[in-house]
Amino acid sequence: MAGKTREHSLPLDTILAGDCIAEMERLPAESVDLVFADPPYNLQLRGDLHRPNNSKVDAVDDHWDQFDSFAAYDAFTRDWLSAARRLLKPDGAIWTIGSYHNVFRMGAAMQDAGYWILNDVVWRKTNPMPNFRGKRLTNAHETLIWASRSEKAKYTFHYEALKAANDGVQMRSDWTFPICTGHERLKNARGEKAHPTQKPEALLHRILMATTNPGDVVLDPFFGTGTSGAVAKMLGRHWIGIEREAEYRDLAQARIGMVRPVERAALQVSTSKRAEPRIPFGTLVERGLLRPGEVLHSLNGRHSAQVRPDGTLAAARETGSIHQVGARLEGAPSCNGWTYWHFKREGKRVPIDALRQQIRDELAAMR
Amino acid sequence: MAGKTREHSLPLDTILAGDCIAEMERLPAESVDLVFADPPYNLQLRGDLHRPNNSKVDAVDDHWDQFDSFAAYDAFTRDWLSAARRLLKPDGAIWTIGSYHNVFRMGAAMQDAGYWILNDVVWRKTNPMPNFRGKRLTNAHETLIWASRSEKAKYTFHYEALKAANDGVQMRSDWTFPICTGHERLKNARGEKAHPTQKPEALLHRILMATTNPGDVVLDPFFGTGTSGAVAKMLGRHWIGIEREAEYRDLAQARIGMVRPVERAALQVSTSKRAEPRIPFGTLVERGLLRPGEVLHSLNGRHSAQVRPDGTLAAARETGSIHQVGARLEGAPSCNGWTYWHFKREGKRVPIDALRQQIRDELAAMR
DNA sequence: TGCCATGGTGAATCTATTG
DNA sequence: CCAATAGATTCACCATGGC
Repeated sequence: MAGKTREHSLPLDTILAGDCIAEMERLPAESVDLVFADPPYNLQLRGDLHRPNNSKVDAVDDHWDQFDSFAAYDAFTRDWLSAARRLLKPDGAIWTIGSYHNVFRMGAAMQDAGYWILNDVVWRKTNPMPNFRGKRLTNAHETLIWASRSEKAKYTFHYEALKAANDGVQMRSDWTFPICTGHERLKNARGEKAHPTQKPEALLHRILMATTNPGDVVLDPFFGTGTSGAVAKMLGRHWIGIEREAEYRDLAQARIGMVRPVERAALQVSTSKRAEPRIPFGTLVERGLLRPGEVLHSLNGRHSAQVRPDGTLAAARETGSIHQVGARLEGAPSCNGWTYWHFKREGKRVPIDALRQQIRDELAAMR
Repeated sequence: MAGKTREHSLPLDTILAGDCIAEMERLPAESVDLVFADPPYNLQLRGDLHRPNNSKVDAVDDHWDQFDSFAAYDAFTRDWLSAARRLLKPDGAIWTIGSYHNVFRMGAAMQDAGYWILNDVVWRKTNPMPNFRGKRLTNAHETLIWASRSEKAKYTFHYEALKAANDGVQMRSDWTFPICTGHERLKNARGEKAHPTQKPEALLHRILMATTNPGDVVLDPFFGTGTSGAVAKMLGRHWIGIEREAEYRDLAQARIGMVRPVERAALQVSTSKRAEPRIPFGTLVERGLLRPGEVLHSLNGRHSAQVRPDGTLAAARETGSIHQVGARLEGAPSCNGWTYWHFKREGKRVPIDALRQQIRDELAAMR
């Protein structure tokens, strides 16, 4: 049993050979932005894994034998989830994928390890394998779990980009993709499919586009034939793969070598207003876009207030920020003053947000 | 603390008042064919949530959904799963439903308890509540787990009936239904929604039609307003509900009292292979647009046939798809059942194609 | 009667920054 | 650490009411 060796620096854009837990333990803590993990779930649950206590159990009862196997799988799952969590930056996140054979145990282990589930996502397969015996439903989906390192983490999520990719409505938790077939499906030297569970690149594309930024580091502890690495490289993200099987490593290395990264400028995605620089309302007054004493009107026309020199508003009985006065006048818990208050220009009512945008445009032109 | 009393005989078609674990422990072992369980999800909501228009979301903050820790929730889950398993006949099965908050723990506990998972099923909601803050994906599905009492169980599964209800192709593991709204949603005396998590009858219809037989006993330990009981009664299954809250029990009792069971002859489902219907007529039945047992009339008024729960028709001497029965009755080589068969609404004869169009519109709206 | 505008609501782990 | 405040954010469906 090898002792834990000194942590080495981050081996970006490489495939590490070996057991994923041992390899992860050698990497520096808090160095990875995203973990993508597609762990084995077709494990023979009959002694293939080491048992936690190494004891031999007489298989006299199926139930207990099964429980023993579950315990071994759970121990394995706890170990790799724990090692991965150590590597994640405080605001990092993880995606895992599985089927009903393992995903419930894995999800529970994620919660127990301190991960904070953000969504479970269903991958609906357009072309699943039928159930040949007609004894169950066609198993037409797999389940992904998206979780942040902790409840407090400020995870990356490109909401607007996903919404744009979905014809302008929020992306849902069910995603429809075909399974990996045709040219995308890697073959080995014998012409057979190289890996039994190769994931479609479209799935990784959506995951990496939505929950990482260009330049981020993506770690895949069950690299297989390197789908996550190939998509990460294409999208300008760094990747690290860990894989035990030499044949998979070789295929992945060759595959990723063929990938041509997208131009850096083409990696831009839609952003929300939250990403824009903050402009205090007072700036509008300072710059003379609004005059002190000028009267603003509410969206519904029922209220009005006067601009004061310090960037506060004065209504009949309320005084404060554009948001505070709007909220109090409406009896609402909160109010976005930028879209609530309007001023008049050439007879038309214009939201003060237009003036903020004007300043933002000027700032952007200066850069 | 009451001791465990003598097991009493099976109280068919009644609602038991009390804690589900205690009540289940008093019922005789191996007496139930199917358990349907919609347990508390253990949502861990932090603060209030408002919609962009400042209205407040009516959250599930009921006391019955509060647990102190994962450990407390797990203990509760283990206990009721164990009590339910004792009640199941050796070939019995269970359906559970949950969201990412609880379903992983629940699924793992099911495996640990000795249940054998047959499928996980995704209920895709056509009209989920959006994510108002744009911080996550729209949580647009819930997960069901279908499991037999043990690996060896010869569970009930009406493969052909489901296939018939699904356009002649195998039923998949992702099911699409709207959430429970409108007239189906029970209101309390104050005109508010009676229960925060009422499930759609269409969901229970598919479950009971596919995995029980007429006359079977269906136990629901978290009965709520009795959706499972109402559908069980309609489909000629026996039901037993357990519910702690008197208000829910009263509403469920009244609701189930209104249910008119389908004629026994109308409960027959397909058991042999037949030609693939080109249209999923069964969807109309699942969604309650047509009742099993309802009589359809031919275009020329000379023939009639009864709707069966799996979307086939039964005429005097003919049985099969809407197209087959129409063709045979007319002595024609073929027949478009969609335009041939009519139902009555408010005295008018309407082609069933109008109902198909209604569903198509819904599907088109969700792309 | 129909059509359209308006308003309500659903199992929700739903913010970020400054002081 | 907490408190205060800025300010960003929604889809499908159903019920109601006006014209």
